[in-house]
Amino acid sequence: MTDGRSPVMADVARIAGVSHQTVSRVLNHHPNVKATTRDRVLAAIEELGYRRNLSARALVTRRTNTLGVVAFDTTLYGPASTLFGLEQAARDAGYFISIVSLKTINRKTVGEALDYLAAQAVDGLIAIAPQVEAAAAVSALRGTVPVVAVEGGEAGGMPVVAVDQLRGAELATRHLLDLGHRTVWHVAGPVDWLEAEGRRRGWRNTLEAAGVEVPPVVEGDWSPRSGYEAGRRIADDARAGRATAVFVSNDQMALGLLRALHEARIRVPQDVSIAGFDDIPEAEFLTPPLTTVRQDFAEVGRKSIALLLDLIESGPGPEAERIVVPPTLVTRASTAGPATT
Amino acid sequence: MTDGRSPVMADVARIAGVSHQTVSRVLNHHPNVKATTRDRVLAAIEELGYRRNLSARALVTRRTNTLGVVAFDTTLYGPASTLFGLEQAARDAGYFISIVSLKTINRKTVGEALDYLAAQAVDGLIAIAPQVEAAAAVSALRGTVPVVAVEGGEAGGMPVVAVDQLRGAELATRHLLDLGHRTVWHVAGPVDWLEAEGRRRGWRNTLEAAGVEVPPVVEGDWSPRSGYEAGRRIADDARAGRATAVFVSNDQMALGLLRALHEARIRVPQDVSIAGFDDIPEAEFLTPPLTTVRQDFAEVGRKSIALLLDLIESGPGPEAERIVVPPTLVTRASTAGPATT
DNA sequence: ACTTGTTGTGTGAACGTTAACAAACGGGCT
DNA sequence: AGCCCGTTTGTTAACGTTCACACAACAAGT
Repeated sequence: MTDGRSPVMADVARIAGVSHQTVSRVLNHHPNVKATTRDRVLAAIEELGYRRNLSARALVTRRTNTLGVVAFDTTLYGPASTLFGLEQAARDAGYFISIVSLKTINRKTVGEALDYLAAQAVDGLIAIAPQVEAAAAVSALRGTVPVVAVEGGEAGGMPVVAVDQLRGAELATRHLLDLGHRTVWHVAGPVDWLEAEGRRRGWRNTLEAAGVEVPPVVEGDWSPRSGYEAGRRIADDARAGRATAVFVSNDQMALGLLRALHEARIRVPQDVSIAGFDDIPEAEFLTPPLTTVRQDFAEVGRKSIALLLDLIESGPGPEAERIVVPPTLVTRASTAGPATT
Repeated sequence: MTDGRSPVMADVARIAGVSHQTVSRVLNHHPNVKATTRDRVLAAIEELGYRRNLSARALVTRRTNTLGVVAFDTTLYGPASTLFGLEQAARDAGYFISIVSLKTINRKTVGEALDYLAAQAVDGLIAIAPQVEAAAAVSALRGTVPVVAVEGGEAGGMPVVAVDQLRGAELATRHLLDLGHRTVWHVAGPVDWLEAEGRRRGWRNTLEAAGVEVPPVVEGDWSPRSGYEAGRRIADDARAGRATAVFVSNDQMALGLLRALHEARIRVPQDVSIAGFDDIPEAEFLTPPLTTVRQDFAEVGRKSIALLLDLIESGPGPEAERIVVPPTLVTRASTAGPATT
């Protein structure tokens, strides 16, 4: 600071009266350093305000202490929360994180993202790869560097940490059936999203297990607008009493659907019950408050980092691990028993 | 790949029949390289799949090509969008980004975050520092490394890129007055947030300029819940006809407020008009669709990165720059003229 | 007294790049 | 021819760590 350059190990060594190697040992918590020496070194470090140069370190250790994250549309509540959880967990573990968030997912953009992270020589990679396509693209990279997929389905036998989408969908659907509804309709997410697919399967399985009719699926794209459009499509069936309960694949679409039903003068939950997925902060304050499935994104973040670090330390296990985080059902006013006609 | 290590410059040089320095020159687009030589080098790079080692490069250039970002609660729509914009802009400019997102902001956590980024020797720093406290903490670091604040108020004379909060608040308040409301109430964000303060000032200024009465401010914490509570507090005044228009400092609180008014059987916009701030994707599909102020977060991201890179390249200008991005009013069904009694 | 092992420390040599300088080459001038 | 100057290339030395090894000091066993 005072003199031109920032201090280096040799400066610390000189002040502490030891060799640079001893300083290195102190910094790396090597056991064989005498306590008094260690103290002198630490004092010198303190005095100079010394910080070790990570580039030099990375050069020789071939480890950058950086993890790469490929994410998609991080303004959505789910991905944003996952990212937040990942960042916290990585920092706690002493790793840096480098993020690429993509606007659109296809082989080209994912390929570029991986290139970008490869250029940084990340020690490991987390792919928030909720789309079939993306998961495949990431899977192709495996071998070069350890990869963990978040919400990644079973694509390509990668290690995966994911919320149990099937279970979540089952919770919501079961809940609606238990309230007495003859069947449950479904507004799904985009076909190429793994989470959408999981929720759709969980919903269908539950209906089939209960031996009830499976209504046609209405498909959306996660946006409130698409939920709104789905609502207009479902309105007629609701008025005719064919649709009395709807499980919507995320809360944003559920919000749009609520709007459409309101416009159609269909009451929730008296005429139609609605359940969503995600438990966004707004869910509790919609009209009516939304029954939904809550995901523990922070836990997903922690588990992902833990798994990735394990992969980095000890190499890949014999079997690609699949860690599942259980979701919980949050019951609110948007679901009730069907009207007794 | 095939042999143990990944290729280095010397390998490329050998294949191309030149010295490693020439390879370096090609990589750095040095002008004085013969075209044929350049082609041979590029071919060798291609053949080996060579990537340059950024740690080694950073070691000698003292530049990491990494920008640090300190953010706060990146699951909120605003910060998440800003982050997204920053990331895109940085990548386009050939920089990496390292993020720290904090759960709570105070001198300690911000200090730790800055330490963390300093350890990485970032070339520059972007602080999404929407709180007075945070802005101060970041400001203290200036001098070591170029810093740009996003939404940072005028704190400490730092260069700032921000949406014009005053103007946004003025647009919303003006709009409500123009509709014929006698005055406009306000649900504000937390006092220590600069954006909240800006919107509050813009609101107050507009009322005072119009020479109308300034109602008491109701304070929230950005959450839907606090908006809901604010709504319950305002309900009485609304019923009594004292409050016919409310400007809410963000859309999430507006959502909660809508819920509270609905419960109190107060109609929007017939009895009370509501305007929000942010234009979250949900705003259009609330009941009723929300009039709000839209911020161009992508633009803020681009401008911030541009300013920071400028600072890095050419050093600080004589004056701390302040770049302002204009917001726009989006008119929807939640605002209308007052009931004609 | 002599080995043997353990603990603490120092000495060089990497790691892979860029910076600084030097040198070879050629063309255009006196 | 001899000289100068710009272009192109090569050589050597950093950059600041960690790693591999050597070595000293000392304790404990034969």
